[in-house]
Amino acid sequence: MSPAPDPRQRAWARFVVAQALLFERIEAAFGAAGLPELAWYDILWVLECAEGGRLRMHDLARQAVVSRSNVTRLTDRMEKAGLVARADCPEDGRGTVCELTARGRALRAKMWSVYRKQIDTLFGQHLGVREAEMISTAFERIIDSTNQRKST
Amino acid sequence: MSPAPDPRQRAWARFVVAQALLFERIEAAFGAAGLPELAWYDILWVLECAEGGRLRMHDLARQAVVSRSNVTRLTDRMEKAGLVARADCPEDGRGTVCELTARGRALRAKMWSVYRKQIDTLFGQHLGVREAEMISTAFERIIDSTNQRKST
DNA sequence: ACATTGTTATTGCAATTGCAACGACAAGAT
DNA sequence: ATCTTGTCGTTGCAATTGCAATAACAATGT
Repeated sequence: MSPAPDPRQRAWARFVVAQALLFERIEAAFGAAGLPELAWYDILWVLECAEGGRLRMHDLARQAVVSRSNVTRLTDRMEKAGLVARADCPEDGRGTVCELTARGRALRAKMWSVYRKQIDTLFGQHLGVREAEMISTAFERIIDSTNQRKST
Repeated sequence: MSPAPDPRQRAWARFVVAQALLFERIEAAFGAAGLPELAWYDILWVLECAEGGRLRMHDLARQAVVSRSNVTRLTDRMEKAGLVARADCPEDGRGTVCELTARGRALRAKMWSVYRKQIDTLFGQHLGVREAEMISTAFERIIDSTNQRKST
C-alpha cells in the first residue's frame, strides 16, 4: 500500500507507518530516561482522569484500550512498583477497583515531561493548528463510530 | 490527555486511541477470516513492492518498520508457511535476501480483500477526500522528519 | 428459593517480542 | 597481509501478550 490510488487508503498507509515510527521513538525516549513503557503512562493517565483517581478494572481496560487480561498483568506490575493499589469493589462482589497512588501521580508527571517533548518534536511540530484541529475532529468521528454498537 | 488544551496534543491523543481501536478491529477481522496477523501482511506488501519481490533482511525490516530480530522470527514463520524463501546474498557474504513466493502473493491478495473492507469501514468511511489528502501530506511530513538524521 | 445465563477479574499456557550477545563477513587504515 | 572497526542476520533468554478456561458473583426468570 505505497502508491495507493485512493486518497483514503493512502492516508491509512501513512497512518500505519507514522504510528510505528513514532511509538518506536517514544518508547526509546522513555527507556533512555529510565522510565517505564508507554502502556504504563496510559494506565496512569486514565486513572488520573477518573473520579477519585480510581476505576474498576473493566472500565480501566476499556478506556485505556487494553485487553482485560492484559490490564490485569499491567496493574500487577504497577502495583508491585507502588504506582496503583487494588481493592475489592464494595458495590459488586466480583469487581476490583484500581486506585492511583501518590507515587503513581508523581511518576505520571515525570513521564509526561518526557512524553510531551516527544509529542511536540515528532508530531506537533509538523502540524499547523488548523491541521491539528482537523485531525482531532476526524479521528474523533472514527473513534466514536467504533463504539456505536451498544447505545440505543 | 483527554481535555488537552493544545490542539496538537489533542490530535495526538485521538491518534493514539484510534490507532489502538482500529488495529484491534482489523486483527479481529483477519482472525475471523482465518487469516494471519497484520504484521504478515505488511511484510508481504513490502516485498511485493520491491524490485523482483525480493529484499535484504535489513531493508525489509526498515521498510516494514520492524526490529531486526523481529523480522528474522517473522520471516522464519512465514518461510515455514511457504510464503517467502530465503537465500544467501550473492553480493554480500553476510547478507540474506528474502523473496516472495507465489503462495505469498496469493495470500497477500486474499488478505487485502479483508483488509480493504476494514480500512474503508473503520477509517475511510469517516473521512472526506480533502481530509484524507490532508492527513496523507501531514503524516508524510512526520514520517520524513523521523528519517532525517542520516542524509547530508 | 432455585436454576439459568451473563459478567468480572484472574490465571495457565503457548506464542510473540525486545534486548543483549554472538559469529560471520565487509571496509578501511596501516 | 593484517588489524581494527562496523554491519548483517541470527539466537538465547527474559519479559510481555493473546486466548481459552476458570472461579466468583450478579441478574433474571420461574
